[in-house]
Formats: sequence, structure tokens, C-alpha cells
Amino acid sequence: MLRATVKDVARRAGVSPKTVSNVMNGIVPVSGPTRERVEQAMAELDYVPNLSARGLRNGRSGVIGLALPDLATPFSAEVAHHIVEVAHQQGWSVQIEETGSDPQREQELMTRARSNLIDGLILNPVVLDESAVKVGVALPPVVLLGEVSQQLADRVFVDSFAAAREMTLALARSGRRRIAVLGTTQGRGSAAAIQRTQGYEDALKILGLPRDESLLIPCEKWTPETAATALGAFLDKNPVPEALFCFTDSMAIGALSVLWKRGLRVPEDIAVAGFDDIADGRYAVPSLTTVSFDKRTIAREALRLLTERMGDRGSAQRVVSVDFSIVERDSTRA
Amino acid sequence: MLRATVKDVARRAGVSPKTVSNVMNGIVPVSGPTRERVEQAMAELDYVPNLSARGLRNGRSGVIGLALPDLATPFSAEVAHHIVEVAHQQGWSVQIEETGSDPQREQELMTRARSNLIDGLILNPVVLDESAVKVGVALPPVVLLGEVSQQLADRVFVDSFAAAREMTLALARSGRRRIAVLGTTQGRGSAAAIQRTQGYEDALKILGLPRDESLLIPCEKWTPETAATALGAFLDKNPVPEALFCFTDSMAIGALSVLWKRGLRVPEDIAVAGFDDIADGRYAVPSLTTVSFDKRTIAREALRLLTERMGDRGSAQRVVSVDFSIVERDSTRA
DNA sequence: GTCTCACATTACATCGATGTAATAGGCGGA
DNA sequence: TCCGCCTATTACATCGATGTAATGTGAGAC
Repeated sequence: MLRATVKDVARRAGVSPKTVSNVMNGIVPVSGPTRERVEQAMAELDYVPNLSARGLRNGRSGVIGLALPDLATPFSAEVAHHIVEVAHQQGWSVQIEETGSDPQREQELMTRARSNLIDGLILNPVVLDESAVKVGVALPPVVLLGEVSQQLADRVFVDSFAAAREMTLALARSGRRRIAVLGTTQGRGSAAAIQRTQGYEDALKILGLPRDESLLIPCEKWTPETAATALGAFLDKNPVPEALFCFTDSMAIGALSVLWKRGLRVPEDIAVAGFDDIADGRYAVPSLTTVSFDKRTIAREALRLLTERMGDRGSAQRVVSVDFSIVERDSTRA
Repeated sequence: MLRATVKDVARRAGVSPKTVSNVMNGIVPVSGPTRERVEQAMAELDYVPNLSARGLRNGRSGVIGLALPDLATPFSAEVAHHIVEVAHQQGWSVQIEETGSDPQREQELMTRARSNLIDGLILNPVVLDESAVKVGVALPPVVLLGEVSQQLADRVFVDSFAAAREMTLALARSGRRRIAVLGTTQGRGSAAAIQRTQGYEDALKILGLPRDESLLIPCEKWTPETAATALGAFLDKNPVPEALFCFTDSMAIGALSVLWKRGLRVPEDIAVAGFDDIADGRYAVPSLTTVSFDKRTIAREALRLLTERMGDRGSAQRVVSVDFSIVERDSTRA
């Protein structure tokens, strides 16, 4: 059985297809009785508009794309959750893509986006800074999430540099001096890694603490697995630091696991802090001190920038910084 | 600057629009030289097909919907991750919707799906069993994930009853007799809750252990928060059980947090087990014993059922059961 | 040299909704 | 009674890609 179309509804209501369309869109006025007849016909035929047709005609699909490195990451999952929710409230559908930290795939996405199934794209890039958003190509509206050196698109971010500095200062407040960081990168790392490292170093300077290269624990991929491995290797060769600042909560959770296995008590033997304030951190053992920020705000701002950009291509790019705060929990409480 | 269309490509290549279409689709044969001219023209014009138009014409959009209760839940996030990945491999895009455990919203989704922007729907229902999939309405292909009493749609699931029974037996293996479960529901709960409770009770019967009503710790929402609250209330009024089987890993993580705060050692004072094998469980403190199953397999099977169903509407519904195994980690190891 | 036959290519209609411009209908004022 | 005007409604074209059926083109056979 075929689906009903405007034509069918029109026939049943004894009006023209365009009138049916007018009833749906509510821009062109329709008289009371006519409207009622049409609405009844729609109900009787169980009419559902064909969004492909509408999209073709209007040039907009009502769908936005959301591209994240890996949905299974708690942080990405929380961001996705809020974006889907906010988008839904505003009548948008969300198409999700994973980039797997692969610039190639971010390119593909752009193409997809240009195929008109997507009216705009919210992209959380990882490694790539420049590659994804190529100049000169007719791009759909794009909003970037996070720390990116990219200057060509709208962007919502948390000031990683300031946050890392504050967290380091907070860790030092109880007299801790040997503060290690987990998640630094060798060579060209992500913008976030670079900024967090710099924030940490800036705090050391403020504190008058020596910069100890050995306290920078590199970890390219920011997952519990890699963090656990990296921290394990570090502990095999170095004395236990007084505090450990992990560049993400996920890494901190991996770190807590390793510390516990080695019989190191947190926070008595070593304080641990994270970044992102993911839900798991609250229920970590012990609960995790972290850099917190409102992900719903990020979602809302990203969507705001995106919709504004749809209306007004070509204006100067906007950048929104979202506030953060240090949330102290058991993992650092003396 | 407007996007190029088949017409533009055709003009540039000196052929008809239909020939361009033939080159893209590869069904109607196109001679070598012509194909080359067309391909070059497409490249020069940076041509990207309009998927709305294609969707309108073909009646298929190349997009499938994925509806989950809450993307921020680690379990949902992992499932989503695998589905997006598998779908991508097969050339599908995935549109994500959250149902927030709200049957109303599951209904809306069906409507959305019928609006032809979605060729099929993978739905992970929670409370609703019957409501979403109404008979008689022209539905898009639907595959349900999880334990549902629903008999009208294809389905991929893990045998919760058997898994809960095995887990309970495993917990009893080290001589533990007072085994509590966390996550039971009062009244009409989710199908999963009912089956897991029954599996637990079946194991008690096998073990010859008494069924102790007080060891059923109710918890409607399966989150760490609610689990922590429920377990806290339980511990205030009851002696500490020898083992605690949480109906999800998320709840187990909340439970571990509470136990730790109360100074109860896991597994010495109480063994703890979960269900789902989410990544966080591996890095919980202590690492979490759980019911494990391959989520990629779930994703693959769900997509297989869905695509098969697209080709063949109307055949009998299929049900796929995915294997599980008990993974013992530190939270139960004596 | 004409006639098939096979195959590549084309013109045209179509998918469903909606903007545009023209039409129909109603009402008040002269 | 007729004109003019405002509003609700309509016919038609259009968005871009593609199926259908018809056309064109060449090779091969007689």
C-alpha cells in the first residue's frame, strides 16, 4: 500500500495540493473550514510528508551532522547526548558520523554534507587542524568543537590553557610539589594536548616549581587503556609523584585502576585529577577531581552558531568560550 | 555559487543528463570514452549528487535511524559506536534519536521513519513493549535491540535469563550464599529487568538457596546515581550481603562507589558483578566481573536483519540471540 | 548496398512538495 | 448595478536524479 501524498489529501479534502501545503506550512493563510477539511483528510489518510521531496524543493533537509572521533568515548557520548537533545528541541534531526581521528574521514564528511542531506555540520576534530575545512570549496555551515588552531570556522571551546593552569595550581595548594601530567604528546599533537601542557607549565612557573621533563608522561591516545599502560611504564622507572593531572577523565580512570593495583592509595599517596567531568568520574573510586564545564551549554552554543551561520553565510567567524570550574572530589581531598 | 547538477556535468561533458546518471550508477553500460569525459567533468565541476533528489526518485535515502534511550549511557554509547561503524562500512548513514525511555517519543520516531528520510530503524526500546510497533500501520523496516516481549519485529538480543542465572551460579561458586541483586523493578518493569530477576531466582532454586525477598534491591532507572542511592538505602537497613549482582555495569559502578565510601572492601567483604561489559568496568576499582557479549556482533546482526528486511517485507520475523560469557575480574576474585 | 540487430545514448516523464503568478470569489462603496 | 479591492485558492513550473521508451549509430550478414 502506497503512502498518501499531498495530492491524495487534496483530492479527499476537495482542494488543490497547494492548499494542503499551505495548511502544513501555515505561512499562506487558509480559511477555517478549509483548514479543517484538510486536516481531517490528512488524519484519515494517515498522511506523512515526504521529507526527501521537501528537502529537494526547499534546499534544506532539517538534518544536521555531528562528527565525533569515537562515540564510545564517554566524553563524546555526553556531548552527543546533549547535542541530540538540544537539536531535537529545535526540530533538527542529527546524523552521526565517527571520524576515528582520521582526517580522511573528516573530508568524506564534508562531501556528504555538501550532498544536501545535511544542512550543517558540528565537527569535533582531533588531530587535523587545517585539513578538514578547506578554503575555496563551497562548504556547508560548520561549527568546530574544542581546541583547534583552525581559524576558518565558527568554534565553541573551553579554555584548556587556563583550565590546566588552574587545576595545577589547585593541586599544588595542599603543598604538593611533584606534579606529573598524563597525556602529553611528542611532536605535533592535538591542540588540546599542547594547550593543557602549556597551562600546566605556566602554573609551575607561577608556583616557582622547577620544570621537570620526566614528569611529563606522554600518551598519544586519550583512553583508559593507553593511560594505564603509560602510567604503568612511568611508575616502573620513576618515584611516585605527589599528584597526577590527567588530561582527560578517561585517562584518570585508567590511572586510578593502575594505582589501585599497585597498592598506591589515592589521595593519600598520590592525588589524581582529570578533565571533562564525565559522569563516570563522579563514581570513580575515589571520586574524581576534575575540570568541569557545562556540556549542555556547549551543545546549545554550537547549535546557535550553526543556525545563525545558516542564515548568514560569509560573515566573520565567531568563537565562543565556555566557562569551566575546578570540581574537587575525593581523589585530591586530603 | 550554486552547486553543480547532473545537467551541468552533462553540458560540460557534451552528453545528456541521463548518461551522467548512468556513469554514476553503473547499471546501464556506458562506453569507455564517454565515461571518461563524464568523470572528468564531474571532477572539474566538483560535482556532488543531491541526495534529497536521489532519495525522492529512488524512494530510499541511504540513512537508517538508530533510537536509543540515552546516548550518554556507556552501554548505549558503545552500541551506537558499533552500529555507526558497521553501517558506515556498508554505506549507510545513521541518524540518531534519543527516546529518553519515553514511549511517546518512540512513536514520533516511527512517524519520522515513515517520512522517507529513513529507510529503516534500529530501536532499543526500554519500557514500552507493545506501544511502539503498532500493527496495521505501514511501518518502515524495524529491528529491535534487547529483551522485548514484542513479537512483531525482527530482534537481536542477549539471553538475559540464562546470563543472569549463570552469573548467579558463578557468584555462588566461591561459597557465597547471601546474593543480592540490584535493579529489580516494582510492577511492570522492563522485559530485561524481569528476565534477569527470573534468571537469578532460577539459580537460587538450582543452588537450593532460599528466596529472600529482602535481597531484591529495586532500582527503576539503571544508572550509577540511582544505583548508589538504592544500595545506600539498602545497606542502612540490612546486613551486608556476600555478593551483589547488579543488572548493569553502570549500576555496579555506582555500587562500587558506595561500598568504597562505606569502607567495605570488594571482593573481600562483598563480591560485585555487573552486566554489559562496558569499557569502564575494566578500569573500575576493582575491575568488574560482568556478563560479556560482543556488541559488534549485535550491531552486525541488527544491520543484517534490517537490510534483509528491506529486501523482503512481510516474511516472518527473525530473532537472533547473541552469545554471552561470564568474565571474572577482580571484583569477585577471592 | 540494404537490412538487421545490438548497444549506447537521448527526450521525456516522474518522484512529492512548494513558490509564483494568475484566478476566483466576496464585500463595500459609488 | 457595477467597479474595485482584498483574500483564499488554484494551475503550473520547479527542485535534481533517474526509469522508460524511443532514437541514433555502428558492425555484420545477405
